[in-house]
Amino acid sequence: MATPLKLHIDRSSPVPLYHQVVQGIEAAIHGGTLPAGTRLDNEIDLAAQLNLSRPTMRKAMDELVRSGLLVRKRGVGTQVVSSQVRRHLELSSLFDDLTRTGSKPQTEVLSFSHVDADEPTREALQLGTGARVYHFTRLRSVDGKPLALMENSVRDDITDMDESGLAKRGLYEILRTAGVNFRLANQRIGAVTANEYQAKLLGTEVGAALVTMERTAVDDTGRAVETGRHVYRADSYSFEMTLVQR
Amino acid sequence: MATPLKLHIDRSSPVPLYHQVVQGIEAAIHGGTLPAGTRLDNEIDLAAQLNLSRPTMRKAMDELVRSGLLVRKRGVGTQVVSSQVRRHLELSSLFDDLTRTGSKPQTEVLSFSHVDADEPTREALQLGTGARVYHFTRLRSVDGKPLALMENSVRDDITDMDESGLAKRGLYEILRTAGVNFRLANQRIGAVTANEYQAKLLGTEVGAALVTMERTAVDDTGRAVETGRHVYRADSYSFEMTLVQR
DNA sequence: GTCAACAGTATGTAAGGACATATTTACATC
DNA sequence: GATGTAAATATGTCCTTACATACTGTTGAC
Repeated sequence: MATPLKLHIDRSSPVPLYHQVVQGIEAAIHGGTLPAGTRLDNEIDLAAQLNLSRPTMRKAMDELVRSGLLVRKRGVGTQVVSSQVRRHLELSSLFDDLTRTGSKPQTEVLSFSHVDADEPTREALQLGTGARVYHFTRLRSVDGKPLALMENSVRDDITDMDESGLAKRGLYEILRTAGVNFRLANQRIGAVTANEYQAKLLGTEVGAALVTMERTAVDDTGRAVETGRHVYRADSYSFEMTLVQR
Repeated sequence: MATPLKLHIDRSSPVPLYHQVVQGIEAAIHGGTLPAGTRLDNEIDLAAQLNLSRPTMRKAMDELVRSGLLVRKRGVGTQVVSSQVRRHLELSSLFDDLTRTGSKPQTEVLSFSHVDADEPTREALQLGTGARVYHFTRLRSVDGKPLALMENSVRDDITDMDESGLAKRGLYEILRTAGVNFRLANQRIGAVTANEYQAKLLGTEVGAALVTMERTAVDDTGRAVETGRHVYRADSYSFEMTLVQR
């Protein structure tokens, strides 16, 4: 059992009850009353504590789950994921796009190692000192044309990985097969100009525009599974998305 | 009244009923059975047609609204927005970010005109030949440092616009004040290298990396209100987002 | 001692009813 | 004829109830 979640619900307010709950829990998470990892009481108890029906409570939690603040697991319970998420958003999948559009992506593994995680990686994956990760770089091509240069680190307590598997299957496919259920990812998209190394591998010129993407993905248990930095040829790749206002 | 929406609901399927409805309507929209702009029957009738309860029907429509395929308006009805949206996603607001972080953005209006829309603009905003739009370019700076170069077109049947208003208030603020309720936007993020014009205005060098963003925004009535192309200095701007898996 | 069945727990799905509120349309009043 | 009000319509919110299903831990049989 966790804290009884002291929220004030004002039934005379024009603000819908479920939204009051959302705001209250959001505030509690951002304010530190509910630190990351906290287990909430079950829906029925929570509803009773606030004198709400379960559907109303559930609708509130639905929103919080969608916005990435909470994670639910059937038969288990609900947990606070992160207090970092600033805003509700979602986005399309990533390179799975390629296979969906019918193209046949090819992957060349440029390097592969099982090493002690360096400091930035440990921070991104929330690992302690001395933790080991798989670290590798890949070059992805479509129709023989190089498209993306990808550097990734994956925690090593999920599944064994090897070079040949990475060449045949996408990283996410491998991890999903290993039982990982991805729930959310933090991404940052920017731009750089190609250095000599990147230009050579991507078949373009030094100084050409590249799209960069850094990402850390979290699974349904709340642990950070994978972090990486990708660069794409700007002339053949861009991120397309549809944003929905709530 | 619209078409009675012939969907097959299999109550013995392990797929939840509401999700069967989502899939069915999604398919109908993508398949052209429900073209953009179609008015659906009201929730109660639809539920009755499929022998479902209203909450179940509503849950299905909730998802479709969230994914951007449908638009609901209280007291009015539900409408198909677009068949283009391929995937559920959302994202943070845009340059409002700046004011939220406490910075004081400044805007310089570089050009402003009320002109016949050119072909790409007409297509983006779904306007007929001869339609007129406001077209303008702005330079946004933070703490005196130029950050973004923005080119936009806005349909002219919403509100009168002028140069001085744009310098003082954000575009979205102006449009919202004019009664526009934004519902969704299509965005594409990429990269280019700065040309001479861009370099000069953004205070950087020719060949520097820039982040590009093209966007078309749609309001709750389903009409495309605004379209634009922005470029940002890559060394001081990137798009950060949290993706949530459903 | 190992493994399988079972009970407990928490979320997932679904139904049905009731009332609130925003929008539009039609009507009645001034 | 203009204006304000009321009815009709459709979505928004909320409650009660019921059963399904996934996961965990414990108990019991072999």
